[in-house]
Amino acid sequence: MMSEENQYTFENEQYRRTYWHTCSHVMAQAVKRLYPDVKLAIGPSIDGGFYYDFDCDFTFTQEHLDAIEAEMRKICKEKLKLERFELPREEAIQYMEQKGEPYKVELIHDLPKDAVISFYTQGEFTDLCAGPHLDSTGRIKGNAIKLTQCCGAYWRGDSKRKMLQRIYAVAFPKKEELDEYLAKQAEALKRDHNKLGRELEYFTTVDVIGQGLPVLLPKGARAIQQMQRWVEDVEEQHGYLLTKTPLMAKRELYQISGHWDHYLDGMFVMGDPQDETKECFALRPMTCPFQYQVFLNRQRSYRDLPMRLGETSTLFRNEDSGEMHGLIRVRQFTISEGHLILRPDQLEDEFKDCLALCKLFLGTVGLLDDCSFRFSQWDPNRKDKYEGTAEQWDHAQSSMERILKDLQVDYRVGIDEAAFYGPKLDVQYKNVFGKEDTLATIQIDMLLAQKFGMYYIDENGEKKLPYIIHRTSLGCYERTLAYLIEKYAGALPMWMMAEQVRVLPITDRVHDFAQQVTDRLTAAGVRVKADLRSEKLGYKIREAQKEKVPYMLVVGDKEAEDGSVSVRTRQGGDEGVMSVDEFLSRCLREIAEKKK
RNA sequence: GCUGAUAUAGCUCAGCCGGUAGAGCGCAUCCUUGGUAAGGAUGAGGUCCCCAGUUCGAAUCUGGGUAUCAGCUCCA
Repeated sequence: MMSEENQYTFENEQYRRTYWHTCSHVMAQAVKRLYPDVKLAIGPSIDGGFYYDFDCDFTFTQEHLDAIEAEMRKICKEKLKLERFELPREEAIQYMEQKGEPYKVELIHDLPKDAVISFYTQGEFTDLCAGPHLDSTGRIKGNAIKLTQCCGAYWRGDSKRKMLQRIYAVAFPKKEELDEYLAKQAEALKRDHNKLGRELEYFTTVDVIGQGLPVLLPKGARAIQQMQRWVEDVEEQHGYLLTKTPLMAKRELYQISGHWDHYLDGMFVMGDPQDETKECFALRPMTCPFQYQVFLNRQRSYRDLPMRLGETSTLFRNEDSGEMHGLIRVRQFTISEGHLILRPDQLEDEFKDCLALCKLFLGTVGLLDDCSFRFSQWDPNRKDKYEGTAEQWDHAQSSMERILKDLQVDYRVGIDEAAFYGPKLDVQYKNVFGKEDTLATIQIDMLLAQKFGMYYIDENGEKKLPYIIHRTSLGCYERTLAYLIEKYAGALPMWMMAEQVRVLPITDRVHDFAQQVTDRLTAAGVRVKADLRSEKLGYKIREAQKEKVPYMLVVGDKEAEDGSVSVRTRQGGDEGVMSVDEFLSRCLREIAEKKK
């Protein structure tokens, strides 16, 4: 409940949205003043600001944007009143036709027959708009508006239609708030894994290898290996059976699963997919049809269920060339894959454990708090995209909805986000640019068992179709690593670091001692290196610090004499002198806790 | 895939009006043995993304590719 007095503050989302929406009208007005031939499309508020889409025969450059921003400030100073009026449908269409705004005409055409068609006027400018709006452009702080970027966007989000130019912007009630926002934004971008991950040598890409095929460098490979081992071990404790299945298969397998019909464009195919007379292989875009063969290996009893299959699984997806992004969107990646084959009565308990595992993993690495949940459903109007009948979908979705309610999962619904075989609970995460991707997923599938002839014999000796849960727990390792790099600004939790400790001898008189310390820690399972270069201590510390090495052990004559080390952490703290044993036990404790 | 921007040393970048390249960092060698975020000297390193075209002459101008980045679309 909002109290009366804070209803008109920026903290109130509705007010903020209204503020930004009015800003978008001011932007459109400024553009029309400067470039009258530009056609207007739409201009809503969004999570972090607002945008407006324009159609024009020239490209907006920085100079254009500066001019538009200046004109917007002028419009705010003019304190133009915003006035609403309505028109009947035909008049509304005529009005926008007269103004030469074809996109607005189309929008009105597509409104429901009984819709109220409203307009807002400010000064010489009028826009089709449902509102609401501020009462005057004078309420907007002109010097706290910033046009942030300009890029292409399809008219009505349809890739078959014209690409317009979208100008994104932010605005605040105070200049200081804008400055603060821009500073924060700049700070966030320093964490961009695609930059930082390369600088810190977690990964690289090579033109001749190809787009979306990152090379994991030793640091990145080690971090992922540590996560994989841990996930495999914990999943074993949760009753998962480890499998290792082939990375490719013949066309026939994908024809059974439905991938050939629904996903051929996304697969790397070897051979001519149309030529049925020749063998044709494809790299696997998902693990399901492979892992099902484990279940199918012999006849199964209800006593075998639930059968939980887990695999560290590498997948290949032929993404379009513009889709690749660092480690977040790639063409080859490895996920903590799992398929659970269940009796219907086991669905809820197993779903619950899948979610618990997922939360355990994401919580431990520190990403869970920033995750959100999306209940991804099918779109009944796009039946060609999905397998199965409406009844089957209703059944699967209502089962999932009931489970999510029981588990009190705070989710939002995503229509037309389902897999072709069933609904999903997607665990979503936003990167430093605010772009959201799926980190982990739990899916209910009541269709594929039948396609593969996966039956079990129930207690009455009858053949029954199982339900299947498709799930990941930590999700895609490359993507998780990317988010970890951004979350920790490269300073990953110690247990994943390729180099956990670096020994820094002050003079080469103590090289032997430094080597002894290194050997001692190595023997105890710590990943440690000695920096034996003839550089000054300050220089060695600076480098270790930049590389985010968790612990630096400074050793000089004093330490060599009494077998101690002077401990420094990457947080910049001097932890004082302690014996090698004392440091070692502290170190091992921290690694075992798997916590930063 | 679409729109736009960008592409110069290992990295970050400079290079005006067309006259075939420069800095800082890093790297190598030597000097320095220094106590908690940069010691000094010297040196090596470039097919200026690729292919055409204009020109006496192209890193620079034009056209066509390719790759990277942002956004859009897509993401089983």
